Amino acid sequence: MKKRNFLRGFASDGEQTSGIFKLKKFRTKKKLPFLHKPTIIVVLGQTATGKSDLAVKIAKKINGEIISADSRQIYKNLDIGTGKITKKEMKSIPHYLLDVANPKYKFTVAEYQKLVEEKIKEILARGNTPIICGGTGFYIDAITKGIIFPEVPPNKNLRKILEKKSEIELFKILKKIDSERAKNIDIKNKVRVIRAIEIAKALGKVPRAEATPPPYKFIKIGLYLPPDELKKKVEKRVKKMFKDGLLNEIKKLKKTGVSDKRLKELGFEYYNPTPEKVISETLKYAKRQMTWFKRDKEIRWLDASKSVTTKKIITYSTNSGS
RNA sequence: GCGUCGGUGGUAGAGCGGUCAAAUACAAGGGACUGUAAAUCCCUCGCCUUCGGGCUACGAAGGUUCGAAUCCUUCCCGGCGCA
Repeated sequence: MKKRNFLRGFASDGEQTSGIFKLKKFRTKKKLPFLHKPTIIVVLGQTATGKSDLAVKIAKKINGEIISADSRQIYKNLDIGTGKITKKEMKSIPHYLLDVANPKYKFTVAEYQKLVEEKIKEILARGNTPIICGGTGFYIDAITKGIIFPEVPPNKNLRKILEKKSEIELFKILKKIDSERAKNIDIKNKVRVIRAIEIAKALGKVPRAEATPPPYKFIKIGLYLPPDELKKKVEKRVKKMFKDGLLNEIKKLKKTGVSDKRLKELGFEYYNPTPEKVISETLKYAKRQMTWFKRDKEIRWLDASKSVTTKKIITYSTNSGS
């Protein structure tokens, strides 16, 4: 019998159709009405907690295909510094949204969102389950919450001009063209103010579009590690990074024309990194990730220092919402 | 032993009579996030607080002063120089 999108049928009310995973204990007695929302599994969490491995494990069990949710693994040639999964580690599970962008140019959430939405449809059409896996909260929310981004692509020239202005100047400009947005924007955050101006210049005073959740049921699994464990893991990973040739990777990037400024934007691993610096920055980053994820009450958290079995996740999935 | 310079909050390090619970940096903690998101930005960081303040603090003990992290004395500890 051909496997279908196995998790199809996990309803938002927490009930399920029978036969899932062929595990008896998950069967329900009465037949439930067919539920139309296809299920997508999301594996998220802090860096170095083993998300990729877990995603592959799940994928193996349920005919899954993995979609990366990592804002830097999206780029080609950023392999070592981003801790990108290797071909071998993929264990022949299809992975998407890896190596699709040129590091010379900025890739944006909106592009990501578009690509992922296509991919999800494709995977579902094949009867498989999409598994979104990554640590970039914003990217994950763009998909799971259905954020609607205004149709205003980055305006390089405008940004260049605005970057030179002071915080106050920028704020004044924004206030003039979109006083509403100016009310609650973080004035000190120039990047945000510039983007707000960019939007307002193109569209005028347009209220922010409400996010519209996509027609899928998301099962969000969060992986976390106790601080000590995380630190150990990160130290190990960073050491390996340097051993594997991070510096060489940077050299190569430079050779292909990636500017210093761009390298800086690509993260602390790519700009004059030292092991100590990368370790401490990674830990800080991990904290920021948690700040983001904490807000999402739909996440089922698992301690990655304990063995995480897919069975457990299935349990979570079946219980979700109840 | 004599001389000399110094001992400041988790660390480094400024302050050298009042505006000092003490600059700044780092570490730590919390937070924001709608097209750069490992980016960008904010807040807290002696203790207590009814958020007005209150209390204890700049090696220790005394002293001078209306007032001391800041000046003096002694002591303890460290660096350096001379013996």
